Amino acid sequence: MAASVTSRALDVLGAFDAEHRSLTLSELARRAGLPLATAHRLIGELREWGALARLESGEYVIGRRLWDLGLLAPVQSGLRQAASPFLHDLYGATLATVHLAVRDGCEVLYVDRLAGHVSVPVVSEIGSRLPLHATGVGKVLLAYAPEDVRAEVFTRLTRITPYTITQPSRLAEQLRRVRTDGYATTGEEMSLGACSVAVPVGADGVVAALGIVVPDLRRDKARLVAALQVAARGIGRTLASAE
Amino acid sequence: MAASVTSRALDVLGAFDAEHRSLTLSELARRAGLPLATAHRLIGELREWGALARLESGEYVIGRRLWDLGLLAPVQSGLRQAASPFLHDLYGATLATVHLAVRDGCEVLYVDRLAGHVSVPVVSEIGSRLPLHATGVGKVLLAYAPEDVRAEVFTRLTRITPYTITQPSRLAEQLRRVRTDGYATTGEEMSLGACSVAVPVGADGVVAALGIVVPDLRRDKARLVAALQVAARGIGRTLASAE
DNA sequence: TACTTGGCTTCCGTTCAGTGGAAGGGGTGG
DNA sequence: CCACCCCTTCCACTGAACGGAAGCCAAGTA
Repeated sequence: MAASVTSRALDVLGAFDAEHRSLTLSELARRAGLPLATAHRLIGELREWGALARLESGEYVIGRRLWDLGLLAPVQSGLRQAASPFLHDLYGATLATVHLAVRDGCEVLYVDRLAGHVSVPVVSEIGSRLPLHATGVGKVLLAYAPEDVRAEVFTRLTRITPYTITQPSRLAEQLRRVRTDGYATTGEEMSLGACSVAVPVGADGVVAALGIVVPDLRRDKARLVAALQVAARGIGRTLASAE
Repeated sequence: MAASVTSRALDVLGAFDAEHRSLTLSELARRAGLPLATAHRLIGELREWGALARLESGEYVIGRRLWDLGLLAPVQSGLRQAASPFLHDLYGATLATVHLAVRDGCEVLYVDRLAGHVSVPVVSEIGSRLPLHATGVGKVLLAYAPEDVRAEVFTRLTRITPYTITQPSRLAEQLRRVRTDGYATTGEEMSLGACSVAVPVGADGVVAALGIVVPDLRRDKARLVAALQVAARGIGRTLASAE
């Protein structure tokens, strides 16, 4: 329980997440599990360095310096760089929200994202994590994931919308079809009004998934799948040649 | 001189920059100005939390968790969000590398960037800072910057390529033309083989600059400027309606 | 105007976590 | 085999971090 200064400072930073981008001193202290005075002092130091900033409202937010630092992280930077132009092509061809994601443990981690003008209700953002079983990219990644991951995911198929697949047998069947068909689809399983298609990406082995989100899939699924596969192949080729 | 633990830990993080994305223990210690043993222990804690990660090579890099955190920083997030679709449109129309930048003191800060397949030699990345006088977006931002910033910049017009403008009178003349014409251009002033066009962005007052980089400007400057202005107006309108 | 409430800031004596020199381990190359 | 460099671990000393308490300030209430 006795926490080191460093870990306490990090806990302060860890108090921020996608739902809590700005916090007051007392919220920060509470979320970090620190006495007010201690949090106050730590925040002061973090702020001085630029890790935190303070809004006019008095709330604290992540500072620009951490933004800078974060961009230096090699989080799939090779993949992102290789994929970038193809994501734009894909957006150009479909005008849909485009996602590039990898599997991080038992979750989908969105590493790049490209939103169009008219956006269907999409919950993902770059850096956000979502369950593997309820998203298009997630199903693709799950279909090619090691056995233990799949087993783990199957134990808790949490329901998100009325259409979320929570029955292990149904999901297993879908994953089988993903492997034979080469693409995965979802229909309002993550958020109502949003359907998705996704395909695997990789030179040898699946390293990522590429997906798009559209309001409706019935109309031109074939065209979308084709566009996705062209982009995925392009990314795969770029990745392979980069080595 | 006596540094707090927190500031030391932050100094370790601060040892990373665009030129040093991965560092060995001893490099880190040296750059952070810490004894090896101390750095070692701090790094251990940072690593445990996920702020740092270790490559197979033994070098340390910024960890995924800091990447997550950095994305939460409100660095022009309103602007980026509003601009995002228009950047894609612009890319679609021009197939050139697209930049969205703001002025940060006496430098250009690139807040978004979108690279195409064939990339001219472009040095900018998201998060990078470049001089105001040698880039297209920089000239736009400079043209609408307060007097004191302009004065400051004019005192050191460092030469980067043989074509960089280092003569204050010439730059002043160009900025005047930017204000009358509504766009700025550069020709290999930042890196050889790269020309750029940029226009101001903003509902009232210039809040950012939008630019593209192309290998050659002589051919269809007029078309590119038109495309830029359409996008810039779109962003401006989105920003205005968001308030 | 006086009182309460709630969040923020400062103070300071105690104490325990952080310190860093030194010694040990492991790989490379001469 | 030794020399060199880099990483890791140890541990006795000490000064930096701690946090309860008191003081502030602003907004709401009587």
